[in-house]
Amino acid sequence: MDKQGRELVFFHSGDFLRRNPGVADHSNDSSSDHTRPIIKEVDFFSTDRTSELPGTDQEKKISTIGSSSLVDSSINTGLNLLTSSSGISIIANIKNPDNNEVSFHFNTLRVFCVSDAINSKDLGFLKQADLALQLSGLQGELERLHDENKKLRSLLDQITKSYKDLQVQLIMATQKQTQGNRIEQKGELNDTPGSIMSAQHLMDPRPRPSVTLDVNDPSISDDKTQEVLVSSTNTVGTTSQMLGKRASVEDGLDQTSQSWGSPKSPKLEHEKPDEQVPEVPFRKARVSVRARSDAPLISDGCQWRKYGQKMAKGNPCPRAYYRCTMAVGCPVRKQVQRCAEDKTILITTYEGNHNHPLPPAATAMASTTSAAAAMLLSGSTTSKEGLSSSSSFYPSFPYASTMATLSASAPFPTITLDLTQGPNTTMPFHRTSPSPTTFPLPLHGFPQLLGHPMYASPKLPAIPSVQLGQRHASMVETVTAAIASDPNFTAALAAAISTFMGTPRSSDGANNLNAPSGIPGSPQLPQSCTTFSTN
DNA sequence: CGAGTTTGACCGGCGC
DNA sequence: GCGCCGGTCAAACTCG
Repeated sequence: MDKQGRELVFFHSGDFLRRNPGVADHSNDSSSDHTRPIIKEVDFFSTDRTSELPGTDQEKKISTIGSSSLVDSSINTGLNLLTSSSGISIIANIKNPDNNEVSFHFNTLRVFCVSDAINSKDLGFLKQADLALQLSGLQGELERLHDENKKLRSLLDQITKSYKDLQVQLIMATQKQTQGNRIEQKGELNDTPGSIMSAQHLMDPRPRPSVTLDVNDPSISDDKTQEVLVSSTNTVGTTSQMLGKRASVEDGLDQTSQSWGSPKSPKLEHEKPDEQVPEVPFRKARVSVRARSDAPLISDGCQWRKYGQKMAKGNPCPRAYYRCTMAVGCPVRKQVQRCAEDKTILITTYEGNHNHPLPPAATAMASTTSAAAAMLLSGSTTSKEGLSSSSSFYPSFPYASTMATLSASAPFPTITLDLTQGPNTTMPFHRTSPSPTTFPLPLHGFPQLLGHPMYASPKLPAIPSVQLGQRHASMVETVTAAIASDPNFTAALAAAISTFMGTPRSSDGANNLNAPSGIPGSPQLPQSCTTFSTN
């Protein structure tokens, strides 16, 4: 029967009119069912009516309605369209219990009818009934979407809040770890407040009411801290920019005087050594990127203008000086020089902050370098020993045990991201951290990366902030595991790093340049592990 | 002609 | 004080 699904149509018009199609009813109302000698059904929305046969899977859905299998779904769509006993049934298949995917089937609007109810008099009602049914269906769907939207919004809020909490906890945990190591090594307790402040200023150069944060103190307002961190990610650019802004502030907002190698800067350092000491590494930190490349420049997404070239002592290759030209007055500069020992290695050293929005590629680079800078600065000391023993300095760094060395070569501490190492570590960030509590390099200073939609992990668990405040250690473990296990994050991170190696373009500086011969055109992370090597 | 590059001069820090 | 060195400036030059 129901061939072509058309014969059905109606019914008992009077009965239909007495009932509100939008009102839920029960299909398993046997008392009403048995009054219908013949039940037919029509699918008003289905495009394939030939499949609408009694006893099919959809018919079984009807039978399940009465058993509340859908009603008991963990996802409440706010849809209450189960109206079958009246002869109308709108089915919303809400949840697939196996994979938790939510699917909706609103095209299955069934109308049970009494077969002998149709006569010509009712044809006018038929159209109205059709429209009414569609309207009610649409209203129901609208309601459902609205409810779903609310749920998603709530979920988003929760995730956002959790993310903010994670930022705070991550940074503070890193700081605390760093401080602990430093104190153990050097016993320089005087160093602590300045360093903590450094980390905070790293995240947000603005003045803030809360000077210190204790990760173990749940009483600290998450909201405040979150606000700080969020605003930091909302500033134009990245951590490195904030670094530079911080420097600019301390230089009297004279960005042009912010010079990484300028002789003026060391003068400032010497003028007020007591006051400036905690800030010096901050302003002077450099990030050097070593990469194998035949091109004169590596791609970092920014536009650069060469303003000088010098022959550096001990290196037959000249050193070129570039400044960013993406915006007037941008103080960011970089040096480019080939390694004396291996001329295939290009050493690019960055310092300064961009005072303008960055393209994604530039952001990736800036994020990475700023992360390195943050790492350097968060662990910087005034002594060479403190910097050189980074394996103890960053005991959790996956590669620290082999190659973690920071350079404090005077007068500017420099961290080198060595992208030239190890052919067997093509995708180092896909490695599993040896310890569940370890932080791969990028996490030390990548809140902006984590905050970036590209890096947002859909699998990141939403962790209530209460738990965060109480047990940040377990949170760290959880988050680390989640992030480390998330292929989206690792892939995105690898992609960001891989932007270091672009394809060659002209010498306008904005450009993707030749990928190193070792990684021809590879979209992956450059043939390396990101390591720290002596500069 | 404007933007970018080249290159020698210049400056300041630092070591001897 | 002098010279070395790293970094910057700016005029000349090149290129599209």
